[in-house]
Amino acid sequence: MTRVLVVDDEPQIRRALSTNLRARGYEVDLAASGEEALPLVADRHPDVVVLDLGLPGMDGLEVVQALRAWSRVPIVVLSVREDERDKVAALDAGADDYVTKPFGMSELLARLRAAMRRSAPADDEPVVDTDDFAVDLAAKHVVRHLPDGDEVVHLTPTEWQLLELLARRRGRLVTQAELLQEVWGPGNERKSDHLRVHMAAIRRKVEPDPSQPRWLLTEPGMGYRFV
Amino acid sequence: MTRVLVVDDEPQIRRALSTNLRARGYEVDLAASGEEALPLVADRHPDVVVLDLGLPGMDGLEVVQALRAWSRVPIVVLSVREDERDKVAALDAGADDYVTKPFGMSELLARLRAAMRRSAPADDEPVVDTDDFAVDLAAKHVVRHLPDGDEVVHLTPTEWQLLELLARRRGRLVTQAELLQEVWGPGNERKSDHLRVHMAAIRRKVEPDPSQPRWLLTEPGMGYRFV
DNA sequence: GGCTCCCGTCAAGAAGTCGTGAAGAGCATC
DNA sequence: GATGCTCTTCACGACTTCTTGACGGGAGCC
Repeated sequence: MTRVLVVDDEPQIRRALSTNLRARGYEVDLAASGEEALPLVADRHPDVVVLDLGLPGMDGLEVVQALRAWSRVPIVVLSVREDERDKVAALDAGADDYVTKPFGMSELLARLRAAMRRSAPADDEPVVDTDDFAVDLAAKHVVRHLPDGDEVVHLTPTEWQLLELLARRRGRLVTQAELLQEVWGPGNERKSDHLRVHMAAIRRKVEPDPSQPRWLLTEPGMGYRFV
Repeated sequence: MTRVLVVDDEPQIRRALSTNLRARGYEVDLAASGEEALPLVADRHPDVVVLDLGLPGMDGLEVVQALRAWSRVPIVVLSVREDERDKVAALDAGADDYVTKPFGMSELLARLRAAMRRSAPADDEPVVDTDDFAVDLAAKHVVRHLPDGDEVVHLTPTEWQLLELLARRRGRLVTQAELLQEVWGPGNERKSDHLRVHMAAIRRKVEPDPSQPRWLLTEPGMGYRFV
């Protein structure tokens, strides 16, 4: 769930933004001042902050500076001020975008998406771990768990493609036709000889007892399954 | 040196932007169309792209899409179009900001700074150290640890780009296609000859025994890995 | 038992990839 | 125009990977 913190002193703007954002599936926190907003960022860890520049008490610009002292959360500034100096000051203080009121809701939403997309953590890092070995899909390598510590296993391109496919769909049966088509391209769905040879090679490298596979199971007549 | 690529079909806008940016110490490349711009991004690796939406031939939106297919360079879109749908389309295609003409130069510059600041690595470790050499990603140089003290190693631009990519993703396998695309631009994913030659050059300069690489490993058929 | 089908194993040759040296082109500088 | 640096391109041997065919075991069926 994506969380948005809206900071604005005008209740009707808060209400309008909150309604629109919730309707699009965002979770919304509201603050009426900078003093309210700062602890909310710390507690709720929003994915993006929408910040009105004209706040009573602590000014919007000060809020940006206070946030940037310790947080990298994307900040989209709203303001009625057209003056370029305000825009430059807010952006240079660390704001990510500056939208002038009145603004269209669809534009604001697009700018929020853009701000969040940029800050999105590069990649999730899926590692499929078993008692005997671990498949690191990001690093594209396999480590084998041995009594005397881990050991990196070298896989050939074909072996890796097969293991990756099975690991990504672990628990599910992957048919021979699917594997052949993914690895050897369309038109090779009949060459199950290849599959047997390469699956055997993978098992030799990662299974504790290759002749009695524990993780890479054969489903006769159908395909293979990684459990 | 910060490099900016300006893409606009109107010569006077190109001139105005170029003058202003150069006066502020940026290095500026110019393109009058999307077709000109794409290879320039591949060759020159700008830190940010300023892109006019109303281009003859290839439309600005198509340029955004084409760039985002392989590059994460920040894109600031310029446009006379006020229509919200244009803004939403450009931002959702992967643009980082959308500035409507006419615009103030100081605002544009602030938005460029904001776009570049966000894309800055902000990375954890700017120096990757091994027993035999250290790669300083911030200073962009390599020092080799020798028995009689350290020695600065001179790398050519291509060599540095390759080593930097591998160092930033150390431990992970980087495929040939990724390396070729990052360094030589899209469309060069098949020219693995280059890769072999330049990797050999890097190894000659940083590996203790280039014929038996200890840090820059080859994964046959897949790519390279910095461990 | 005999037969068929599917699978795992093995080995040898084919096919592809990598590292290396060297030659030449392109380009900036002097 | 000469020089030095860099990148590209090519050819070769060494090496890795893939393909292919043969063989044998086990399950199911007649």
